[in-house]
Amino acid sequence: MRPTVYDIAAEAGVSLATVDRVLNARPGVRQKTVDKVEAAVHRLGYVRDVSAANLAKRRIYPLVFIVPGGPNSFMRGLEAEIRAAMQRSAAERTSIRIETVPPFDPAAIVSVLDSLDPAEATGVALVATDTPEVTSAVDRLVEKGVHVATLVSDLPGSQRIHFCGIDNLAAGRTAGGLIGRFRGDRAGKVLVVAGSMKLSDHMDRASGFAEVLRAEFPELEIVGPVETNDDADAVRQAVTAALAADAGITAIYSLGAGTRGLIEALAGHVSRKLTVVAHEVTEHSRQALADGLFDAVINQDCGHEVRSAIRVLKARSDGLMPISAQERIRIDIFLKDNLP
Amino acid sequence: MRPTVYDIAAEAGVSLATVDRVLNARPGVRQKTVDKVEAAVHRLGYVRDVSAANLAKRRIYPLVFIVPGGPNSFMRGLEAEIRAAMQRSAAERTSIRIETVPPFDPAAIVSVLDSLDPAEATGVALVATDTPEVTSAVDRLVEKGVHVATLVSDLPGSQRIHFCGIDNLAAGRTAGGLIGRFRGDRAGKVLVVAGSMKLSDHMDRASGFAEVLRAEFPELEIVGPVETNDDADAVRQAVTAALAADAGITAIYSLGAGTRGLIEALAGHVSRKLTVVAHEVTEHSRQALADGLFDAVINQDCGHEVRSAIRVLKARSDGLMPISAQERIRIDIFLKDNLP
DNA sequence: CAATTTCTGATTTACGTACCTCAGAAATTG
DNA sequence: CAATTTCTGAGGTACGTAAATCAGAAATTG
Repeated sequence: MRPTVYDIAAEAGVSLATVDRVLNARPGVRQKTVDKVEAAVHRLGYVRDVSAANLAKRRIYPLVFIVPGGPNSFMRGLEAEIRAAMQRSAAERTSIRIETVPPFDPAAIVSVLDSLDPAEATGVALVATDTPEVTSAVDRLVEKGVHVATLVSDLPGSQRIHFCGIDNLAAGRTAGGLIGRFRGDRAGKVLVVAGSMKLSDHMDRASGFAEVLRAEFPELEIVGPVETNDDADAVRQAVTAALAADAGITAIYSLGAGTRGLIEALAGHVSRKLTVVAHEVTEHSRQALADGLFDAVINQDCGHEVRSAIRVLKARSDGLMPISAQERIRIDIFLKDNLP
Repeated sequence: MRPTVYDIAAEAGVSLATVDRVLNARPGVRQKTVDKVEAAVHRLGYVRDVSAANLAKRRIYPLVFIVPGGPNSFMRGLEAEIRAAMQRSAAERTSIRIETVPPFDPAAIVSVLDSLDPAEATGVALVATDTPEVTSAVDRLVEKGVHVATLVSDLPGSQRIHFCGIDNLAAGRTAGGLIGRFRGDRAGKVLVVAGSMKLSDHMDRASGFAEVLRAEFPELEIVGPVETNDDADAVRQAVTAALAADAGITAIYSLGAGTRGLIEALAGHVSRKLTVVAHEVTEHSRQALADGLFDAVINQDCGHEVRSAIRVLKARSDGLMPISAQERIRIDIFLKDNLP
């Protein structure tokens, strides 16, 4: 039978009220008494029954998710997962609000962050653009006592408590390893297509990719990265132009969104068999894999990311540490052979 | 404010006691009244507060894990994860017991299963060998009202409620896709090394692998599978012999355990550069990847599998359905470039 | 219609924690 | 030493649900 507050009181030789004051960090207890209680807690291995505590507190966790709007399939999928989590909010004691902001617009993120009141949000998860304004807005919010987690794209210099996303450096390295091995010593050029270097995830992928190519596959030369702001039309034009301009391009690494544009560009180039690795499983990329247009797609499970963000923000609001292994988001690699 | 049992009682025009009888499927309520209550539940969107219910019930979930013993690194890692879960059992209201059985011994599994009392185990998770005896022992246990989940290796014909593991057919297909693409149209033979065809996971991997090679890479011919019972020495001998006997072997797919033996065999064959794909990240395989001895390792996160098994068994004991997407175990692919 | 049997209502206690009040003890101050 | 101030104890109510008892109402049976 696990010990209760009553057992602690008896063990420490104090009253229930005092135990309560110590456990909930309420004032009015001498340090000596605090020590006695804490010793008893430790001796008996007491752990607070979170469900009973939440019941007594009538606790709900108000959370805010800030996600970019626009047609980006991945972000729309992310939003769908957040809505799915909202469906479960009764059971999970959460109250979730979604704030949509224009993509690639740091100012919009800042204005949402600054408008948040600690009373209406114990936790905030945001897809961040890595700019100084956003970093300091996050830090301001943390100062106010709100727990902040980054989602998908990190904000390394900030006070955020957790990053719910994949290791993008490793993702880029993986892409490099795959393309290098798929090319099998055949020299050539690799076109790298990115969304925006203002996004730390894109930055990291590009670095990781370059690093592996340099170290392991020196016969492959990088062209780019070209920036497209994740716009499908921009991607199509950029890829078409690059392929026309440089006949030495034998592979493409698309590390951002706008995958539809990439597919359209490839469809116009049946002549050359290119090795292609892209990111995120969507309707489009799935089809491209099945058709043999893409060789591999690197994916992050945004459902896992959303659930992880909720768990982490809830845990931190309770002053607990989450199970770190459970919160590690995996880098999924899909070939046409293992599409789910 | 979410509705409580009191609200349901008022809405249905019945007493609290009756609501309780209906919600907990206790006898002594006329069908007409049951309908009234259920209508009220539906109208108000009532969902039982699980924490409050568990508090009132003083519920703990006694669970049993059955895992093979022996030196297999993967299984030892699995056991470590179960022990980690035991550490959390106070917070998760579980009481976990581990039963170790000799590997590849269906009779031992059967005898453990038959010895289990529904009172001391609401749920059982087991690493199953796919034989008829085990299947019927599982079915007997399910008849007794115990929830059974398979772990790592499935028992497709049985009454188990869930399989906590990867899609091994897809894993085999993935291995095929990787080896095929790594070889890049160069013809040759692929040695397939398996543990035991009594394990459904090994069976599935072998089938998936063969399927992809046949369909996409007809220039590659399969040698084997050779069975080693996951014994490292047997693997070493089998691989050494096969490489000596057949100079046409250019790739190896090791779909079982005994990876140490594979590495030893490869160390003796520096002359030939082989494409090698194995399963499970362990100390050994991690080193082999880093050394360039292995090209890729397919992994399943046994921590996730254990946590998933616990969630599923708990949920089923409460008559709930788990979040299915959360319980899907991913096929992890590791290159030297993305080792965690 | 009386005698059952079957349902239903009203009420109570318990789970483990949070939070409140109030009285009184202990320590500190002047 | 008295007058404070600070600390502690005792006791209660609440959270939402489970589970039990017992009396009385309703339906069923002979």
